[in-house]
Amino acid sequence: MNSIPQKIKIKDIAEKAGVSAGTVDRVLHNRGNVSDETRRRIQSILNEINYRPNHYASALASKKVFVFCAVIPNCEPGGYWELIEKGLLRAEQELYDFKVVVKVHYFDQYSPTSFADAMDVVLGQGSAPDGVLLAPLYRPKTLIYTKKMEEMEIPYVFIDSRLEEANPLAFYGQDSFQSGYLGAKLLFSQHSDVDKIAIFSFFDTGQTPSNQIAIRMEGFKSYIEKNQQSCKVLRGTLSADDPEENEAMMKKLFAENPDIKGTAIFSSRTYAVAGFLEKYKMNHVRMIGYDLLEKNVEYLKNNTVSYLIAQRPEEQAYKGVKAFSDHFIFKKEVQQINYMPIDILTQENIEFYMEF
Amino acid sequence: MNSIPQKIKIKDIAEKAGVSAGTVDRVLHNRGNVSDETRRRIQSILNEINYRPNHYASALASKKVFVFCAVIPNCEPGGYWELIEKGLLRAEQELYDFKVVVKVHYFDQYSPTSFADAMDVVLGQGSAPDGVLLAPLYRPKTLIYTKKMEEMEIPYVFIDSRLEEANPLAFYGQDSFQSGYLGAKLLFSQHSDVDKIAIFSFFDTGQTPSNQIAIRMEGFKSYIEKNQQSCKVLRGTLSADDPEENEAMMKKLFAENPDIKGTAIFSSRTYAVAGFLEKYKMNHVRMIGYDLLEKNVEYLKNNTVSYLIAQRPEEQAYKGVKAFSDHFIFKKEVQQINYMPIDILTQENIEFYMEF
DNA sequence: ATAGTCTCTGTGTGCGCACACAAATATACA
DNA sequence: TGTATATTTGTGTGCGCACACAGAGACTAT
Repeated sequence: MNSIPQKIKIKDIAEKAGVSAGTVDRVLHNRGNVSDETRRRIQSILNEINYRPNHYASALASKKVFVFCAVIPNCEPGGYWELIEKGLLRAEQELYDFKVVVKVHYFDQYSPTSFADAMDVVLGQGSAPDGVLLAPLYRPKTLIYTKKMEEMEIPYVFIDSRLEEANPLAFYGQDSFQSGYLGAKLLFSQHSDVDKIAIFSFFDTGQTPSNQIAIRMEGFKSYIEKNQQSCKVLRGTLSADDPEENEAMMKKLFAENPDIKGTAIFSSRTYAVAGFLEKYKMNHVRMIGYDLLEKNVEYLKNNTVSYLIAQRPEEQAYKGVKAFSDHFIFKKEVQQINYMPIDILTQENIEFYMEF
Repeated sequence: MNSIPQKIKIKDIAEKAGVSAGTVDRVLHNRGNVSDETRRRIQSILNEINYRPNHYASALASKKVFVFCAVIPNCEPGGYWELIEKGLLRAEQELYDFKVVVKVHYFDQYSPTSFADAMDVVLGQGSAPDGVLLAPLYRPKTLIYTKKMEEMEIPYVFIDSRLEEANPLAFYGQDSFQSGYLGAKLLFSQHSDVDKIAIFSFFDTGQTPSNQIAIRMEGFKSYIEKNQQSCKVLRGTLSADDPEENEAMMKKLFAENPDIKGTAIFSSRTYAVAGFLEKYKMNHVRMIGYDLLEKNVEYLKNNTVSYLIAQRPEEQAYKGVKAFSDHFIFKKEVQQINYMPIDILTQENIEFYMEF
């Protein structure tokens, strides 16, 4: 009764094999210095019995300090990347006793060069990190560094979005196409006779659709082509640092097209457009936005935004770090592609997502 | 560089206080046998510095085996409670090295007596468990046992639903009222001119609304009263073990009311109604259902069900067990009321919830 | 004064493992 | 055969902690 299944220890294996614990330790960690014969003998015993090392004891005895670097855009307060950072810190806290350190390096979201600079710092320091977690915003630049990390044999984890060409230890993020597709469905879910909508983005049309937001837009358009061919889609481009210009642009757009009945923006800065709609009391325009930010939730609650689509950024980051610890410390298989649920948030359920 | 912040150990505290490690250990665990003076001295040092014990080393050294009992309805394959069980097992696995054992006891979902029997077994054995996790399906019976556990000083955790009158260590579940409310909103989200709907349930109308499903129904009705007063709501009662009778009942109901445009069922056995709609090709009836079961997902995918509302049962159970380990092993504060997110599932996002 | 009893405190061992080091054995070469 | 050198194996210590036990004082009763 109440007895725990008898744990097999290294010493047990040693006894079975007629060697000392030290030798078993050597084969377990591939430390070499073991004759072929004894290694085979120990291996066969290991295959036979179900030895499950006590990783806590292991961590306790080990002197190894793990350093994982995260390379992410600057976290403006209340913004998306702050949630990512929160997840990183939570993972670090949890792994504190395993001697895990997470170092966060920042770059300018709108400057590929600064991303490269950050990566150079991370990889170029005296001692290279044991793993790198990054958000591959820029395909070409990122590929340069993933290649470099593969040469250096440093595993890396993608969060947010992923690059087909790379081979990360793991990826945690949303299926951007599908989240865009769903956004369109929700936009049209109330009245399918919406015949003119506007969508907004923060980047130039000319840019290669290498990142999440561009792919979301593709998904969105794909839904419309399939189910709402007759609907006309207008596009507006927002500036990252000039709110007044943005307001003027939207004002003009909506004035020239009073028959716009719906709108969507695929970035976490949904509040930029929602704020405009609220200010000018455009209740007749139904809106879909992205990401669970305080500033967006406000507009969901007052019904400016009908639905928010969220992607659990904190969990992405947390799981990203955990992927490293699973790999290095707990010796678990890590699943490579991990799509996060595409959460649908409304006035009615938002409250219960706030602390998750 | 790469140095971990210096960890404070018991020995450090002992040195600071001018005593031995054993004495510090005594005050840390309230084991007594320490003079008031030294205890105060050590306490003040503890308050001053931020001592964070290494719980892994602690568990390694400790001989204590924790036994947590779970009392849940029988798990039929592919059913709701199987997901709960899955979460229990996952938690047990994860806590294996902390000498945690989770024992699952089952009762008949439709028999309060069998619930009482199970609880008697759990609490009446030679050695009482360290904690009990239960689903309080029956208010009166449950209250008898929560009182008993409080007398025995055995902490308990609620999952699924909760009782206001009890004082559990923690609760993990959905806000049933709100999930019902949201169900109604989604049912009417496409066309607000739906004027007749049918809702189904597995229990008698006479029963006190003590459990989740009844409260969901209240939330559902509340939405209608607020936003769809003109809509007529018909009710059908299903039998738990007579599918043919159910089919006949539904057949009659829909034949007599061909103008029914929507339907909902608040139990995880959504498939019981969805199967009927599919069989008789009643595509004109929009349906809302509950819970992420394989059998329900099928009907979501083929569009018989428009939305499924889910509540992460596996996570409820997992977190329920973790509440005990946080309390006993990691000495963390446990938040008492924990509402799970009310997930909205559609054809477009269901895929990404399947493995979560 | 001595033995007995309490209260309080220090010491030692082991949890399961990693890792440095010592020891034993095998191999080379003169 | 002996010595030097690899190769292989065993041993010991400590990670941070829990807990049993031994030991030191203080105090009482005889």
